[in-house]
Amino acid sequence: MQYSSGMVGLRERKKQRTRRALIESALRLFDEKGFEETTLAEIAAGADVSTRTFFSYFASKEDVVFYDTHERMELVRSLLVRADPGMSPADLLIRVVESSLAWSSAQEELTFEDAELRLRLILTEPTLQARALTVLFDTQLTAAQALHEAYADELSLIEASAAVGALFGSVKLAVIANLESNRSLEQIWDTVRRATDVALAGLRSLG
Amino acid sequence: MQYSSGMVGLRERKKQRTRRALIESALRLFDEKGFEETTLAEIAAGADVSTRTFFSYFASKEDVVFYDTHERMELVRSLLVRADPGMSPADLLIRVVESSLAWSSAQEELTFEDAELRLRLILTEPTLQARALTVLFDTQLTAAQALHEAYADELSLIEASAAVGALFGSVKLAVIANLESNRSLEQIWDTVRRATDVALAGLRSLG
DNA sequence: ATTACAGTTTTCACTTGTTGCAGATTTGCA
DNA sequence: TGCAAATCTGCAACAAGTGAAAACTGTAAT
Repeated sequence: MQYSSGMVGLRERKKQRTRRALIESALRLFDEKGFEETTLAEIAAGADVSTRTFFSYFASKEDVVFYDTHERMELVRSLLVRADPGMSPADLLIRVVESSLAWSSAQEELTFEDAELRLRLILTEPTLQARALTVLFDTQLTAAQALHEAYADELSLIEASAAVGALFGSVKLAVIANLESNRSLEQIWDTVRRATDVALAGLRSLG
Repeated sequence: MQYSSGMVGLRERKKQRTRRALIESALRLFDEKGFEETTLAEIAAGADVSTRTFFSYFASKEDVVFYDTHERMELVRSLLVRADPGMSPADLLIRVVESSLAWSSAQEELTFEDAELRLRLILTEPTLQARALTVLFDTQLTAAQALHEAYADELSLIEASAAVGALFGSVKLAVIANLESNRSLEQIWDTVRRATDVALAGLRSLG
């Protein structure tokens, strides 16, 4: 019958292994030869499955790079939805950014979990960049909605969107600027924290 | 030889006519049957050219929807680059938004220039939405850079990005929210103006 | 163990976007 | 009119993605 949460049959383990193999194969190839230059046949071959099988794990070639998007977004949403009512909106958003960074650092499931490389890939390949912007956009909408609901008395939806927009806008730029000047992830996170402070100055003044 | 600006030979006129025909054919079909469901062969047929020729006018199927992107971006850049030094950053950004709206309303070149329909198409079709976000992102980068340069003494690049992010973030949301509730373009523009005010409150308080 | 069933993978065929190339066609101009 | 450059077309080829049927493999019940 159905397993409720800890499906640990051979079947399930095999599926996870294949998924991982596909991700690692894809990322390794993208890194070596670039996204456009890598073919689905090659990715599949590297994971020892048929080309067709790739599509029962990922809906498209880009999707494989964003394998953890869903969890990331859930994290953001959950932090915003059950916000401590005592905390100011600005402080809450800061906590969201920090939790998000902490979560990234904590992910080590994959051999290939080199966050910096993935980031560089996304910033480099137009197709991946477009996909990242879509993900970010959805996150932004979710966050603005949640923030507005958490502080319905103080923040209109438009105001919440402005705050979130400021935050994401400055963080995006901080990441890009830093990556271009070849800094380590740690240095980048520092800049992101400063960008956050600046971005939220406006929100604080609304109080 | 080279014509400097007013190329009005038969050749050039014919090219413009074909370009227009392609845009109209594409938008009409996208509207009728959806973006994915429309084939390049159909678009080309509707404009009386071969499928191959489509690609000497547009680099991809999506591109045809964003035929005026370049001019739009030039408008934004030019407004920011030669800013009146007496104007505050917030007022300058407001002017940018208003000029942009005015420009949109003034475009009537195409039979099919139904701005609302194009907007709805972009918001509806994932592929087009992704493309739009890319365009918007580039504009945001350009604007932040230009704003920072125009007010180098007062605004760091991060601060400029935050301001632009707030502006774009709230405007995006205003557009979406309004379009979903089926309002006219005029009503949407009103909301955008209010969103602009809210978004820039933070920037004003920085002064 | 055997077997029937459901979930997975593979194979195959097909559509569509996109590109390179070579051979027409058309246009601008002397 | 006639040549050179710009355009357009048809064709072949490749990669992403999809649908459907056949082959394979855990799972669980007898």
